Amino acid sequence: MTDLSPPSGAPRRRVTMSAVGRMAGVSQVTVSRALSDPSKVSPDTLARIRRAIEATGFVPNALAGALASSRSRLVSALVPSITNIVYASLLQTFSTGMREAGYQMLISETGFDPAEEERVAATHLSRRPDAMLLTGIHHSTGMRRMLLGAGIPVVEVWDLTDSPLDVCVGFSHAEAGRAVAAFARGAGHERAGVVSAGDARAGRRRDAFADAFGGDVLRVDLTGPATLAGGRDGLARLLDQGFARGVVFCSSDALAQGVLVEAASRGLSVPGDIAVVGFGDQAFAAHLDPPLTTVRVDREALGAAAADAVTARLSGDPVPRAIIDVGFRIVRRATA
Amino acid sequence: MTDLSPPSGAPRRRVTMSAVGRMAGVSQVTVSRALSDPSKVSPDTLARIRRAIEATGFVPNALAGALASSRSRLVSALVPSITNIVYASLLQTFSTGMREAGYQMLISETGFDPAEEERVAATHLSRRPDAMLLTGIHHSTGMRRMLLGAGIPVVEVWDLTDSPLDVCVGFSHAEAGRAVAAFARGAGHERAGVVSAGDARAGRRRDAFADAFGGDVLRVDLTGPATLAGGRDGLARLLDQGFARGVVFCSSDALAQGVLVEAASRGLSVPGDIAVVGFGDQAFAAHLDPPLTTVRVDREALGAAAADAVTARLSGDPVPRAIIDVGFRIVRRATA
DNA sequence: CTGTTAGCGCTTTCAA
DNA sequence: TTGAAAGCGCTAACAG
Repeated sequence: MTDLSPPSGAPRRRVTMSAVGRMAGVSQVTVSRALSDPSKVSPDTLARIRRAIEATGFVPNALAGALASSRSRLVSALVPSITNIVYASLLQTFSTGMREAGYQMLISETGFDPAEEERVAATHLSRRPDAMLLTGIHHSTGMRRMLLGAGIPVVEVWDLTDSPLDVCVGFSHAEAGRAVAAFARGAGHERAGVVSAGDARAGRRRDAFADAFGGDVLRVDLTGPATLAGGRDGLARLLDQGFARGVVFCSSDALAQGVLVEAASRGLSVPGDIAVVGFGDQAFAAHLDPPLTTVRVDREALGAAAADAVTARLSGDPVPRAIIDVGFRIVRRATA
Repeated sequence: MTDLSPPSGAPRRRVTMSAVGRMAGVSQVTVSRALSDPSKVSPDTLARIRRAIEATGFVPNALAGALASSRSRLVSALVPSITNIVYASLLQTFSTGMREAGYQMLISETGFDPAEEERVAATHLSRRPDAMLLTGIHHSTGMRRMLLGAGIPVVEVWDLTDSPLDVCVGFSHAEAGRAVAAFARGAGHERAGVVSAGDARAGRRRDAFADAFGGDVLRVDLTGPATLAGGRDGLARLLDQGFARGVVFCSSDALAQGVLVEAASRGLSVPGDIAVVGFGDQAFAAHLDPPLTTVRVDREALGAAAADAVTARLSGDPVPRAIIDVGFRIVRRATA
């Protein structure tokens, strides 16, 4: 085992720009220039500096750089949960876009809790990120104040509002709920049930769905993350409540899959006895048996649009639109 | 829309410790002390400082703090993919542990590529993280050099080696493959197939399985991430190769689920015609129909153990063991 | 309990 | 094309 631990033996002196400069026979500033804009340094000097960097294994200190320039090249991202595929894939495309522009990501979870969001944001802001990505449009007032004080671009994603903090990229959850209701009515369903996880945006879809569908829509509200097990349980409870045939709108594909599994194990036919509509169009949805009808949101486009908006703000370009609606689409397959 | 964009109008001066001190009638250092160790400041002064902080909305500059103290309270984490539940849940528990110890996470993807890992590590190290988490045990020599130069604790997770860079938390993939082979033989299977995704560790499980199972084991190697669709395709290709009955070992539960779906849609009985063993014991595995037999790795324990090891190193405590085997367990359910 | 003095390792500005 | 000087906003000694 190679010992990498810190406080053992002589304090390993980190290589600085001055050391590199000394070795290359130039001053520290010249090294700095060689790194930030090689064209401002003579080819010969550049070569010597490069050699010195190679020889010493110099790694520039971005903390010092950020402090001096007051640009950290750091972007903060706050998501409810990193294990939820919805937010993970959003982070993936967003961070890919930001990395291409030379930014690194500081990532934290907020657990769907505005108070926690505020605490986490404070620690993130202390790192002086150049921009921040927030999930959702509901933030504590303390949070809004801090953001205002930070004076950095902020992008709110995964939802839409008329009054974003800065830029906002998402879609209307209420509209999505209504669209599913119209779709279900159009397919001739007279009865409906909803199984949803305990997440505010899912709740908005559920309410809009119930409202638009009319009649009495049975509801099962799950707590915690949306899982296959939750979906099985959800259908069971719907059935207990007297739900016999009709359409079940689930707040995620994982839940919908659970409904499918439970239906199969009870010998109920889909979509004959019960029809199912999911949400998210995850990779597996199209390959279930029967293939799942669901609501598709282009998460990749969403992350990319967020990255574009942020980089535009960062480079001072005017951002074309402050409110970007990426929309959604009902993908009709076989379960409804 | 509240304008948060940066270069508009007067340069919004950020509040500093000096400004807070001036307002509270003390020097800048006293403010620093009030923040880092309130007990070293008189109650009265503390109150005035707190008031000033509140009034100004002061957010300390951690970049300056880190530069001065050469401790960044930042931990770098490099994972192959953030959308893969395996790594996401690992990150979740690890970062929870680190946050409790006062550290923030710099997270990047390496895409299963050592060269990319090295590039990303270099940019991370420029932020002077206090520690680093790496996925896997295979790193480029450049990478090892950089790590050595950085002189920070490093934890390699999700695999095991006799010669870790520093600390290592994981389990033996080869042993897991052999264990599944023994299990399958014990269940009386004479023929076996393997469906695996293009990931080095999955490959090691596959090879060890094939080796230990003996006879000729049919293989389907998928490229890209492990998906349900890949599993369906995998079984189809196994069948095309003449596989008729026997056990199919999949490199992930998602793949196994695809095999299950494909089997059902072809009217093959499970485990009668084909038996299936997954890997990972994801949340849905127990709730599939039939419930999936799979290999369970305690990812939460893994992340927590990694966080414990790192915080121990960071606080100078001797780390009890440098190599921590969290093991695995075959969870026998109904598919095999 | 509080203040003074030195940096941390860079970028920026101004000169040469 | 290069360098000198002056910070960026904090922490770490050391005094008092």
